[in-house]
Amino acid sequence: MTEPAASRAEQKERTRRAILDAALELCDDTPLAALSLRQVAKQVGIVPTGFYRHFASIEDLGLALVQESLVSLRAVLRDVRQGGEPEYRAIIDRSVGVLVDHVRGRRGHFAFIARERTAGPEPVREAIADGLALFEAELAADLARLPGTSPWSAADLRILSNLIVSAMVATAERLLSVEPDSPAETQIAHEARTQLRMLMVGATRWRST
Amino acid sequence: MTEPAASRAEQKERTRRAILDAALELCDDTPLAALSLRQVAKQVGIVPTGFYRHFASIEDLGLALVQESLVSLRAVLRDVRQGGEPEYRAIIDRSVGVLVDHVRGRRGHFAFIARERTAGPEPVREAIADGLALFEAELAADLARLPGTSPWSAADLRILSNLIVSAMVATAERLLSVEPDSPAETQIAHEARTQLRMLMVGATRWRST
DNA sequence: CATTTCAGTGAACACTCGTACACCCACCAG
DNA sequence: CTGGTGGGTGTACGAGTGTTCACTGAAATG
Repeated sequence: MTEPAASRAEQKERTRRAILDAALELCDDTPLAALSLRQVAKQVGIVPTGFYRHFASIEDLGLALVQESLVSLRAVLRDVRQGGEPEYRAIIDRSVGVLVDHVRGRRGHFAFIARERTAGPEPVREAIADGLALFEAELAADLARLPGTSPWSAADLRILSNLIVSAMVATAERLLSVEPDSPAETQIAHEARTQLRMLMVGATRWRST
Repeated sequence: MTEPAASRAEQKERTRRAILDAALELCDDTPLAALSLRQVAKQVGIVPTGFYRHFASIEDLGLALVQESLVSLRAVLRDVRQGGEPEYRAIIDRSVGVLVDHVRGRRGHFAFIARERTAGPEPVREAIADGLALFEAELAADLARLPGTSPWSAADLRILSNLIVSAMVATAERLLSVEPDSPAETQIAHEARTQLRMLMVGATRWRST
């Protein structure tokens, strides 16, 4: 069916991808825990038992989806970083823009994280929490490099990062609930920028005790 | 089994409560969508078909649980309000204390909201979103009554409220992930107070454009 | 007292579920 | 060319699912 020979390993990888994609699609309006191996298999076009050649269980599949989705998350930070403006306003505008773009482009991944972060099986929740904690730590490190953060203690920087990450998660969730490219999306982006600015006004006036 | 006569209506209400409680308990580590009518019935001690005398479906049960849980949510705002201190610091300390107490006392309800807010069936998600929006609006009204908010536009007050609610939801989620009365819980409460203070420093310096 | 109402019962239905097992046969290494 | 590896198949199983229907018997009604 596929043009060239398709070596064994290639074909296996292809099927694995199909399973991941199918699961993400089926998960779109249902939590992972309510997903059945047979549904996934049917969607992929393989027989139920074939599933086991790739994953030991649905939960295993979930962990693989987490890893994939966390890559999309990290890409946000990466893209934010590759703009070197030292100006708060510019950084904020850029960051929100990047977030909107990534949510648009990897809707499934962000929706998966948002859902399974609270509703997933324990190992899945843990993996997502770890990913977000890493994100938070890196954000704190970035903030420490910014001008004007010298009076901040390391602990306070972490607490601020936690707050910013929470706000970003909330923004991503709101973005997921509206149509891409809709006026509502623009509105959410605008409000997110305002919120970050409010936060930064507070941050620049803050003095750690 | 129960001491007095137990009028028909009373007994029905009792069973209804048992169903709600059983569902909340079974939901503790699994989303509503992965809950089966038969599991609930077994836990309650009635036959599966008996379930239909009280709810038309699991989703219906979910909506009832949302209503109940939102009462617990509203109680937070009510208890915060019944302290008249006009001082930011005192208001913040009090608010976080109230939140911690309520999450401790109604763990199941808060966990249910946190989980189904993103993972529930569409009508359930919608009901929770409406409840949180109401909470946000009332918070904005409260903030408008506080001294020093005169330079704030109504829109900016709403945006600030949204940010505070997001932070509070995130705090509640963190509280749910640790033991009640543990050092970790104290730590989270401390960080939440700091975050609100950071926010308020920003808020008092803000000028709406 | 006769009648109606209705929460809870119990059997039966037509599914879907995860998983075990034996089986193919195209690929790749020897 | 040959033998083994391993994706993918097909069948079968026991367990669990939502929902139907006719039912019982005690409380409520009049």
